[in-house]
Order: sequence, then C-alpha cells, then structure tokens
Amino acid sequence: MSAAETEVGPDSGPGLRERKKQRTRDALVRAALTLFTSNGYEHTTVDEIAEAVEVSQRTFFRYFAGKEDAAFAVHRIAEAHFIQAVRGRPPHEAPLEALRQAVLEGWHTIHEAVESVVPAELQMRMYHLIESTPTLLAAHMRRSAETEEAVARLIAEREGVDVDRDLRPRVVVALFSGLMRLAERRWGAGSDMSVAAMHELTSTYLDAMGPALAGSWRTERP
Amino acid sequence: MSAAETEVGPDSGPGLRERKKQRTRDALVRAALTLFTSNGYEHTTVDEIAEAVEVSQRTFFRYFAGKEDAAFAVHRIAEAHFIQAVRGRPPHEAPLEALRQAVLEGWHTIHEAVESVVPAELQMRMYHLIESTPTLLAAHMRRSAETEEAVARLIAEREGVDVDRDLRPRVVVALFSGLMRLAERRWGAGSDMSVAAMHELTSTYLDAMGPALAGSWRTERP
DNA sequence: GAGGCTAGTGACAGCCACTGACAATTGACA
DNA sequence: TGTCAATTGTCAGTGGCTGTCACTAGCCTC
Repeated sequence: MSAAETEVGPDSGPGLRERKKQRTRDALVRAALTLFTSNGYEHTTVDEIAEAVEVSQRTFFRYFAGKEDAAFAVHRIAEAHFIQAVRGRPPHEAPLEALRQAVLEGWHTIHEAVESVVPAELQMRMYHLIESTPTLLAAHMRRSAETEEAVARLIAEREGVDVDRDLRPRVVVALFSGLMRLAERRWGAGSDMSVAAMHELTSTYLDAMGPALAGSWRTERP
Repeated sequence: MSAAETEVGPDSGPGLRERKKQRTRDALVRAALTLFTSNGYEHTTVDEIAEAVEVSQRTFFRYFAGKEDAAFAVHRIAEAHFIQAVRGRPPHEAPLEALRQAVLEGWHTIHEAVESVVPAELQMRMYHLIESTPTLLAAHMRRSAETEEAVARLIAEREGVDVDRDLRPRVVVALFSGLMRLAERRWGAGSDMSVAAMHELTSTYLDAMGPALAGSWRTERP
C-alpha cells in the first residue's frame, strides 16, 4: 500500500471510480445552473437536469439533497474560502477590520476557485436568479446564517472570548453580515459585477455604518 | 343598505359568510400549529390539518398559499403591528432610537393581538420549531428581509431622504434587524419567554453594539 | 487473474405538496 | 323564492423526493 502510494506518483490519487463521480457531479451542477438560469428555477424539473447529463433522476438525488442543494453548489465553495480568509487574518487586527479585509482580499481567490467549476458569467446569472426567486432567496439567507455562526465562533476564538458568554462576537458578525448582504444585493442589481465593484460597495456600506447610527440625520454639525 | 347598517348594530359588520370564513381560517391555523408543534413540521401533512378541521385539502390551499404560509399566520400579525409601532414614533426621535422604542413599546400590543388567535404557549412552541426546522427558518428569514425593506422605506420617508440614494435607511435597519434576530434567537433558546425578558434582551444587544465595534477587544482603556 | 465485495446506478413504486377544472352547495340579495 | 356569485368538494395530474431491489463495474484479496 505505502509502496504504491509513493511509487505511482501524484496523479494516482483518486481512482477511476472517484474521478467518474466528480465528473458526473460537475456535469450535474453545470447542467442545473444552465437550465435554472435559462428557464427559471421553478420551471426546471429534476428530470430535465438528469436527462441533460444522461443519468437517472434517482442518481441526481444521490449527489444532491435536492434541487435547491444543486443551486448552491458554487456558493458552498465561496463560503469555505471566506472562512479561510478570516482565519488567515493577522491576530492584531480589530475584529471588524479583519472581517473587512477578509472579504476584500479573499474575493480574488474566491472568484478563481468558482470559475474553475462554472464560467463566471453563469454564476453571475445565478446571483440574479437567487435574488428573484423566493425559494432560493430563503435558502440563501439560511445558509448565510449558518456561515455567520461559524464566523462568530472564529472571531471569538481569535479574540479569546467565550462565544456564549460574550455578546460581541455574534454582534459584530451580525452587523457586518447585514452590511455585506446590502452590498451583495446592490452588486447583483447593478450591471458592473466585477470584483472591483464589489470592493467599492463593501467599503461604501461599511463606511456608512457610522453616519447611519448618528443621533439625528437632519441636524448638520453646527 | 345604509339602513341595515345603521339599524342592526355593530355586530352586523361581517355577514354570515364572512364570519364562517374567518372561523374556518382560525381553526386551520390552530390545527396547523397544534399539529406542527406536537408532531413536527415535516411530519405533518396538509391532509391531516384539513381533516382536523373537517374540510377538504383543496380548501386548505384556498386559505393558505402552502403549508409554510399557515405556519407564519401569527407572525404576519406581529409584523404588521411592528410596522404600525414604527409609524407611530414621534418624528423627533433618532432613527435607531425610534426602532428601539417601537419594539419595546409595541411588544405588549403584539402579544395581545397574537393571543387573540392562538394561545401564547402554542406560539412560543412555534418559535422553537421555526428555529429548529431548516425549511421554516429559511422562510422566516426571507420574511424578515421583506419586513426590513418595508421598515427601511418607512425610516427614509420619516427622515425625508431617498431610500435608493441615501444608504443610511437600509443600513440602520439592517444593523437593527441583525441585533433583533440575535435577541430573538436567545429569547427562544431560554426558558423565560416573557415580554419582560424580550425587553431586556433587546436592550442588552443594542447596547452591545458600541463595544463590539470598538477597535480592539483586548486592550483596556489606559 | 478469478472470484468476491461494494459503491454507484437504473427502474419502479409510492408519498406528499400543490394546481387546474368542473360540479355541487350555500349565503346574499333582489 | 329564484337568481347570482362566492365557497367548497371531487377528481385528476404534476413534480419533488424517498425506499427498495436488482444489476453493473471498479476494486481488492488470495
């Protein structure tokens, strides 16, 4: 066993079986996203997706928990990358700053990782679709909530506090995530879906936090 | 027509038909919540709900868009009351303060309105169920997002700014809502589900905003 | 390198949420 | 009381999703 591992080289990694599975899975994701974005989520049946890849409907459900699950295959990648980006921030940074930098700097990595599975343009259209499809939007927000919880724990660990006793980790993550969601929504609504555009929106919204919390919006500084 | 209205008195308001409809609807909500909370959301079929009220399944779907819709019948009431509470805040209050007071003061009204349809204890158990049922949690968060948008528009109007040009309305509402969601989660998790408990949690989380945004959590003031 | 093992798959049957169409019923109102 | 319209039940059908069972094809052992 150990002999084979060291001898055959790096490409022996996954066996034939494993590679075939990966190919089927990727094909299903691509077919699903393509059909979703061109015919709409609700009007795409699982049968159609399965047929496009020439597998049985049953097989589709062996790869994905449901239609919805397939729709977020790419988002899962992005989330994992974001978590990694947060984990990689230097410990001296303030929590909010660490989150901010994680998004800003992590974006390029995320973009690349995603593009290796589906073309960027397809993913962009998925963003629009998610925003405009109630079912998908709901799922998206629940997923985000889960990521939030994970990030809160990360921040708590980083700062050496107990996430269940100290309110600050969850609070700062909740505030940050709320703003990111606004930025995301605006980003998806506009036509410029570049990484640069997301950078700018992120900064803009984060910078709007102070003014929004100000006592009164109507009084000018005397 | 006008004669009948003035003569028969206040109880003539809704006709027999209308009252019967209301009774059916309320019965469906109660049956649904009861079954949901005792057997679980996923394990409750629409047929069971309909049967409990002795109507056909088709009728259930004429009252509710879906199973999910029935689960949030009570939440709808609460949301409407909250919006009204915000609308009723004096215009001189700062936006964040207006939101805070709307929740704190609106809570009693909400509680009463809800209790007129289903017993409070049942509603409490629904809270737990929503938090622990992925499908319901997703729906809940999407609904909250819709309410947020409505409140943001309200705040913008109140402050006389354009909700699409000025970031502050949506930002302040997003921040506030994020905290309310944390409070709500904690409230549902604890055993004290009184209005007073919610008051305290709301205040606690809102007061944690400043400290959470502080530059560093580790350095003490010198 | 033959045969057993097991993961992956397809085919089929069935549950349940949800919808459309049409007929029967019942409150409203002249 | 008879007509109209709203409400409801019945029936049939679609589509997401799951359980089951038999079969095929990589993989492993002897």
